[in-house]
Amino acid sequence: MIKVLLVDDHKIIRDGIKAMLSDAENIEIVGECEDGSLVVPFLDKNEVDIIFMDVSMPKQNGIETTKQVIEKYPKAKVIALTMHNQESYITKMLKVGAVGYVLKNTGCDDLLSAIKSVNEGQSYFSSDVSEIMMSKFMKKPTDNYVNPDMISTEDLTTREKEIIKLISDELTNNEIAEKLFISPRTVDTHRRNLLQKLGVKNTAGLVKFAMNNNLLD
Amino acid sequence: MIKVLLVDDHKIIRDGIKAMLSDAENIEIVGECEDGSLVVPFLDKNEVDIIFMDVSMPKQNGIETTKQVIEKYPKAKVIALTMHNQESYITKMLKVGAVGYVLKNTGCDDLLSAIKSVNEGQSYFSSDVSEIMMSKFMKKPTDNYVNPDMISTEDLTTREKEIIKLISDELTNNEIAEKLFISPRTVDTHRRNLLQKLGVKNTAGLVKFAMNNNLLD
DNA sequence: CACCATCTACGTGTTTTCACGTAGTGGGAA
DNA sequence: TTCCCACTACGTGAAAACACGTAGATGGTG
Repeated sequence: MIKVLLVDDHKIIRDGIKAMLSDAENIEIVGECEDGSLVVPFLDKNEVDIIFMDVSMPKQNGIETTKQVIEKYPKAKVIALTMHNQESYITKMLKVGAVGYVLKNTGCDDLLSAIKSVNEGQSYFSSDVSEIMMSKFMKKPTDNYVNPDMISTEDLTTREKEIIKLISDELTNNEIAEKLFISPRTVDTHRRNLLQKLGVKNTAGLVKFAMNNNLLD
Repeated sequence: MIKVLLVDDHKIIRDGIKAMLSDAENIEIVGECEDGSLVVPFLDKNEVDIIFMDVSMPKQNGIETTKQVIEKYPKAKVIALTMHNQESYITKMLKVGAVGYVLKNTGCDDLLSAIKSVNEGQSYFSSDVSEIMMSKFMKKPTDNYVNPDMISTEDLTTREKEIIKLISDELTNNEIAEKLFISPRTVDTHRRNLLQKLGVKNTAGLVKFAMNNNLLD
């Protein structure tokens, strides 16, 4: 039996979810909270598997609440439940430890999927939410004006790639020299060529380039 | 009719996809490329709506290829297709302009969904991929009990975060000192404290930490 | 108050990096 | 064959980073 706690300041919402989950065999609503501040006290006295958490509540919002909950009960599974699909809300909830995010307009099936996924240790996001998050990673169409003098890994020789990797691995010129069976002076030359080629000032610039271009691992 | 181009160095994969898409009414495979370097030349001579792009290919990989494709044909829809579900690959492909990402073990239905979504201007990500990307935003549950000596940004003071950022920006101690109106010696002290605190050897280690913990931007 | 964390700063010395220049060798391309 | 590129290497010197220790000022906390 999966024990579910509902946290939302609107009774209608709580009742709606209860109705949707009432038919489910293995789900039990063990409690309701109409404000975030009531959640931790409730958890102190009751056993709960999954928490449906509204994000915006008058007294104490879902973000702060989730933070407190996860801090005290790291095993608690919090699913954010809201009508807001703004990216900032989503990010914040995930940052504080929510493992799921569904919108209030999702249907019964999605709600059950969410519970199932989360209960199995997975995370769950309704498709709208996924969409929004992904767009963060994507190159926006307007970004197509690319740097003409953009340097890529193609412009580096094999040896240079090898050396920039070892530099990023925190080795000194001497250590690199030893590893590659060449003179430290040679490593220095490569290093200076890299600085010049990539147009960076120092080791920090080299490491950033290496990371941005997957030269590590 | 949706015109599809397959880019993958393995013939088996290409044939597999062809077989899967053969029943679809409105989809036509207009060509195949066994290396990334052949894609742009192909696009120069053929009209293509959607490109299924393998990420790792021997000569020219999918990341570089996608970059070139989007640069020359901004309207092209690239769907990354790979067995790698490492976060770095996914991010890289999205950064260069891919609008979809499916794993090679996805079924026929998912493949059709991907084509449909992308063709309608949406983006598409198989569930595994969504999962991985989301985890980037989430406080990972594993972080709560693994690695007791794992250092996070929380362990750094405000000043230290400020300084590690400026170090990553390729500033020298002197430049940082000037910027923050403090003595270079103080910057040096902070720097040494950072090295000690983060357990890294030199600037390279500091920069890597800064990047991994989003201390830049 | 005493204690602790944070930010500040200096002394001294070594190691490493950065800068600028030069140059031989070997391999592949025009 | 000639020429260029990549890789190798050295000389010299300045700048920066790293190492280790010490310590005052301040502000918050038990």
